[in-house]
Amino acid sequence: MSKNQSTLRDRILEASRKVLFSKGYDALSMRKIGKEIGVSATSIYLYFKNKDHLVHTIIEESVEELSAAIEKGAARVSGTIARFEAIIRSYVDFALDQPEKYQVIYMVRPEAMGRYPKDKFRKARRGYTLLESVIRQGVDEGVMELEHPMIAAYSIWAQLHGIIDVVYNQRLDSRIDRSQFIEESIDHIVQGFLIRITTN
Amino acid sequence: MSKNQSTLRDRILEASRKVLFSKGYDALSMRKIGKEIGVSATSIYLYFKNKDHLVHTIIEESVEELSAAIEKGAARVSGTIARFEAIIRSYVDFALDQPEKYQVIYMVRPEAMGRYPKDKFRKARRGYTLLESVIRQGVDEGVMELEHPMIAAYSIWAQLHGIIDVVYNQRLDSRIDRSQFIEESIDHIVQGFLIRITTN
DNA sequence: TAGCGTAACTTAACAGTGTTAACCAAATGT
DNA sequence: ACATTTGGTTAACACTGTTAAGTTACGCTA
Repeated sequence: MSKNQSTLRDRILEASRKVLFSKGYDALSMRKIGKEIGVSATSIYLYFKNKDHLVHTIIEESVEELSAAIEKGAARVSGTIARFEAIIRSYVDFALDQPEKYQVIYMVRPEAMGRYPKDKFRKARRGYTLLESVIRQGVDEGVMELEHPMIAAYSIWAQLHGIIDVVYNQRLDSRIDRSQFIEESIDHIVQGFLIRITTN
Repeated sequence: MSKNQSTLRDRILEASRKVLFSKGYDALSMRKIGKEIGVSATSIYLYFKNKDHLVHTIIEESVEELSAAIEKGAARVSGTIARFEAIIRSYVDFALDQPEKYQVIYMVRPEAMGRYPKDKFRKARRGYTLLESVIRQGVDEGVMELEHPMIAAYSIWAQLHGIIDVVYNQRLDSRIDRSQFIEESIDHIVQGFLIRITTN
């Protein structure tokens, strides 16, 4: 009856992703996962320390994919500003194109997040540091004026996250067109970081 | 044995706030609330349809307080830009000064949020509309250039929320000073919405 | 004053949750 | 042929939200 040759650990992850992506965190139960793949709930504990660990593993996957998408997007263009914009675009596109994967990253509440091993954050930081270096370059070239590129990078991140979060958590006014909201928001964020010289 | 003259409904809310503010959403259990105030868990259902309803009630309280704080902050100054900044400041100050109250607003996950009655959102909108009207004024006066003040208002909101969220959910790099991050982020957001004319 | 109605609360139970301890069978190593 | 490890199992504990049914006490009316 075993589904195939793939290891049980993989089958657990696959089933968990499926539930997590479609029904959300609250619907993820050890017993349900077990039933889904034809195994007892407690078997999961042979491969994952607990539910937290299981979820963190999937978060990590998504963070990895997001980082990769950003790196790929940044590499496709040249020039500081173009790169700056490409990173932001890649972040947003990932969030929009693969809502499930994006959302698991921010799915877990702070309580459970406190238990998230800190070294795992390093991987997530790949995107930040890339953005940071581009900003640093922009400052050198004189197209941006910033004292702390690292803070700026995190700030952009946070602002983008806020935009996406509001959209996905259905806190947006019904009169507002979703994609228009996103486009204009990106515009504001980007413009806030570029030196605008109005010649008149 | 009754604690005092206050109605049971109020005592339930009081106990719920206490748990919600200190231990978070996951720690809020009907049985625990009951025990806390010396009453059976099922009595809560006499005053609240279910746990969602109970939590929504507390969210509403906090939203109301946030709105009030913003209105108060905006009324204290005059001049469009000063008002614009005051609103933003009030939002952030509320979030920082009363973390618990702020956090319950964004505590509930989208699933439970979908069940949140839409007309309750109206109250939350008071802050938005105030900000929107200030922006509209700024456009008229020529200190801002924006096509859609309503979208701009929601965008600012979302960006601020992102900043606060990142701080509270401990997703910030440990090398970054918290209040410096917040100050610089506010600065970026505000500047992104003001027309900057560099005269040189 | 007796009886009815209802308001305010309780207990018992259902169906689910994460997690641990103890157990078992089959494969592997010597 | 025997011991050990691997990969699973079942049973149980202590929780969770929620519902149905039962109980007690008070206020109104006849």
